[in-house]
Amino acid sequence: MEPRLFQTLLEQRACSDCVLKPMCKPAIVRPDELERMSDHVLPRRSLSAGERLYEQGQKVRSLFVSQAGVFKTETSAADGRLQVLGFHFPGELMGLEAIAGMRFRADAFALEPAVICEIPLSALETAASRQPEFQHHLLQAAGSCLADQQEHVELLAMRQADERVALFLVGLLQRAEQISGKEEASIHLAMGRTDLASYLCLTIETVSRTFSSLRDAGILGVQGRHLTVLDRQRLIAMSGSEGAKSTRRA
Amino acid sequence: MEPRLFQTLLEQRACSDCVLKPMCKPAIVRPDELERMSDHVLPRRSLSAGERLYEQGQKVRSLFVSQAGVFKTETSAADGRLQVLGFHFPGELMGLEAIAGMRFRADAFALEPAVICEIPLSALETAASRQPEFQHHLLQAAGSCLADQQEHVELLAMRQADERVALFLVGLLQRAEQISGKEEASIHLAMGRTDLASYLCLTIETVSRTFSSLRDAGILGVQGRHLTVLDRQRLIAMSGSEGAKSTRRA
DNA sequence: CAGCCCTCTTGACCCACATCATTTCCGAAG
DNA sequence: CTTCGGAAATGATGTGGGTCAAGAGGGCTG
Repeated sequence: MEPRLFQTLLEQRACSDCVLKPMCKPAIVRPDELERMSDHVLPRRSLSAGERLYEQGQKVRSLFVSQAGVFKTETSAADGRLQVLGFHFPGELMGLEAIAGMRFRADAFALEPAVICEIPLSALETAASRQPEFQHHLLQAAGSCLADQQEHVELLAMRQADERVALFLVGLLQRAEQISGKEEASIHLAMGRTDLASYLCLTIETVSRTFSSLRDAGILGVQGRHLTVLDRQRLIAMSGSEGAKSTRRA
Repeated sequence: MEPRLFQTLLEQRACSDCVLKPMCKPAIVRPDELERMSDHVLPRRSLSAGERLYEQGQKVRSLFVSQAGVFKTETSAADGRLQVLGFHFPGELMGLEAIAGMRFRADAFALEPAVICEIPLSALETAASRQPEFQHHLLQAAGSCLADQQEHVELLAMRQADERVALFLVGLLQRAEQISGKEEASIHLAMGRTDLASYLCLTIETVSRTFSSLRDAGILGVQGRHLTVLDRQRLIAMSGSEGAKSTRRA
């Protein structure tokens, strides 16, 4: 991330100024409610790459929305095995899965220099009861988290390693295009091979080999974390997904 | 399920009568709000085993809570592969993952004769804005769905087949004990081996062999869908879970 | 620039589980 | 009771990807 943009984000104060407002789901509220809410939102915090946002087992007081920078959430099992549960892009709500037990179920780490918006639970519930529209969007946000998780399960259920990798890349591509609005050909991976492998339930060797075979097949350009999509159609075909969200039963 | 209890459930009219009220999360509201709500809840519907509750792609108008009977949700991929995403026990909210796109992302089937409570989205949102406490519980329910999904991902991430099976069984056992309040030794599987295998991302042969090896090890009694836990400790140990929700980092 | 460390890649081998093929079990229907 | 059909169990065989073991880059620091 360029330092200029980074600095810009740090200087923001109110939700109404937020560059991400259009896609920051909790922020879709009436302008006046927005201003009132920004009083409750704690000052934005910036994190450096690798820094921890919250810890597994810690009591939940706030939810978080990334303003800049990708995060990962990761559980550590009893035997010490780590498992990456998800990646969280700017504008996405983090921590909702914790509110049932009031404790975070995973650690959250910034994968790159990041800016985070902290929303106290109390502020969230107050705003939701004052403002039905906000409540609606909050519920939508919850639903969309749930849908993401389901997609992850579907991804894991796809048997072949290359299908999983392809599906993941197509997902990244679509997210990037949704933001930029135009067709993208390059992907920057915010996460290393280790996190990627854990997320896909593969080993780093398998991920690496899959990238290599995609490169050899002329589908993907691979330079470390920078990928170039050379044959979009074949990548989508490999992923086994219906390409876009088009063909669905009515 | 015994016919007597089944009939009892069918005869209920209002949410305030509901035997499952204590654990039916959307129903935890003030008594007066409860009565008002039961006017909006559509008449309970009974389904026979195998009947479909809703269909993938169908527009969402209501969410559902099972009053009796276990359900499964299942997606069919483009190539026809089926994938069981979850099992839903009485008292659990179904359909929340659909509200982001306003279309169901999976089919839902009753696995046994069932009674379902249908809650129109409009009623849900009205009740939530009138009643902050209800809104809170709705959010809790969403969080708990999310937590369940995360647990499923963690289960799939466990490498060995026997760990997955053991973890699944421990989960069933704990759910059963949570309801009955006492320690249980027998498990009745509402689902067949095929659905179980799909849910665990294994083949039915592997599931079957795992059951057999658990039986041979003296850990489990297996008579079709009726299981008996003979060595609780070893089953928990195999599952790799921390046993109960005990040892967690503060 | 060298030296170091860390991430990524590539290769050789092997095992857990998928796959294919029967056989057994059990409940429903006659 | 016998017959039938679908579900489950068991056995034999194959393979995708895990595991172990070296390299190969590439970005730091001194």
